[in-house]
Amino acid sequence: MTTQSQGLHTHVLETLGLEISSGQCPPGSVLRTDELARRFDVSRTVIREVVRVLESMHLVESRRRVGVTVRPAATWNVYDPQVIRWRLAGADRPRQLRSLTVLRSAIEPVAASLAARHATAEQCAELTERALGMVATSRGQQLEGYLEHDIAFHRVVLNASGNEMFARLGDVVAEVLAGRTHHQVMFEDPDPAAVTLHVRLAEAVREGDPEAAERITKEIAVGALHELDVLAP
Amino acid sequence: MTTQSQGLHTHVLETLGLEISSGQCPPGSVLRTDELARRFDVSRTVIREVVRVLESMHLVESRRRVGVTVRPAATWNVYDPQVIRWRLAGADRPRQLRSLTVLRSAIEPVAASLAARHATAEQCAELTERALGMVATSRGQQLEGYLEHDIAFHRVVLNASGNEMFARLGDVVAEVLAGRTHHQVMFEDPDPAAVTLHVRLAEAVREGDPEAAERITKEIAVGALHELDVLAP
DNA sequence: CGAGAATAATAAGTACGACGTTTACGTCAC
DNA sequence: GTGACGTAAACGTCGTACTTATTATTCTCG
Repeated sequence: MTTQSQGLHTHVLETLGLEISSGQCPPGSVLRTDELARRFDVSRTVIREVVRVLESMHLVESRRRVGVTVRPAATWNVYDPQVIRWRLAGADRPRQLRSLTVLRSAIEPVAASLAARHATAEQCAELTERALGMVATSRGQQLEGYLEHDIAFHRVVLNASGNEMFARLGDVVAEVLAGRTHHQVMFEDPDPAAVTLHVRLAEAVREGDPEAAERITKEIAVGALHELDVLAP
Repeated sequence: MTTQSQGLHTHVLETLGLEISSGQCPPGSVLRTDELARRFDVSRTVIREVVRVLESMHLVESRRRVGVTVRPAATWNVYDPQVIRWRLAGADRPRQLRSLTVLRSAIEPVAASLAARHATAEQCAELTERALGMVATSRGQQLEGYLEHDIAFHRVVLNASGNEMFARLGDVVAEVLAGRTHHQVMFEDPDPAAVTLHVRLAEAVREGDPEAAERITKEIAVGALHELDVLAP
């Protein structure tokens, strides 16, 4: 159902990554390469490549004579979009969603402020377009369309900041927004206040007002955090 | 000299990663696995494992019948500490250092504010200890000692924030600080004002004053940014 | 002469078996 | 009890053979 015909490697990686980051294999537990090879019915070659990738994400550690041991969660590369996706699909999605939203609340106001200074005319245009798209899809259960515009909107802001580290957080934000829409039961339409704030943010960026952009983005973040508090304990 | 007896895999990965992220292999250029195997005089197995890791960092893309192509820098996982290290060792270290410092200036004030709320007594104690350590090593060319305390200080703040995403930025901050000390010519002792601010930040956290902690951390960040402007064009 | 289909060539993907190397762990002597 | 020592278990590396997807070429037919 997930990723099948795309290669054995991908399939094994996805399965193992999910199992580990969901806590199914607790830290300290050991996996043996040829056990895994038997379990997935693939050669040890494939398993070794997967283990090397998991090792590069600091999810596991491979030592001679002992095996592949799962590392404690505190060492994981939680900025790796793949790890984020695995964790959002796992058990403690709420906690994860909260961490990521707090991260957003720190980054995006600064990014918006920078965007108000550096955004190109093209970026301003897309921003406005996306904000209007959000308005258009904010009523009548068009959640998927709304999500698409929302993701694109925040991606443009991050890109327009001109800071590469911010720009690369676009994927993270996309995962968060998608996770919120898909996993959290969203029976209702988006908060109208949030929609308005996005429109105003597009304006602030277009008019080159960093302070306003920062302030409005903070409000958006507060709204997102509040939404989490309401919907999740 | 670098990483040698730690395994062929590590050596090849380090070399290739550095070459790619330093722009030596421009985006779009293709590498062939058995060419690489000949070049490094290792088996194709080792090369394949390395390629899989580089692929997971989005540095390269491997396609059948075409080879391993280097991806554009915009897709790289720039939050991977290994990638950060490679890029800081490469040509555009100044640009990279600036991006990372801006990132810090967004994250750390919020983290400090949270730390002032959540820090344990133990964390407060270590914070104070590290601040005193910075004072003690701030004069007389004890740059290495100062660096150690500085890294530990910021790591404690990030950990004490209670947010896992912030906590995991400790490695990034460590790389930035180490890069600043080692690569940038630091003939002089650290800025006394910065040292004082660290002491005051430790106090603010201990006294549970989020606003002060946030404000002081912002000042530290401004100082770091200013330092970059002075030392690098 | 051109468009599309059959075919060949290429490089990665996978498998398997062998051997090397490190290292935890048990054994034995003292 | 403590130390040296040997052993076996696991990963690390290698070479080779085979499979598969994809591109490039060639061939055929209109």
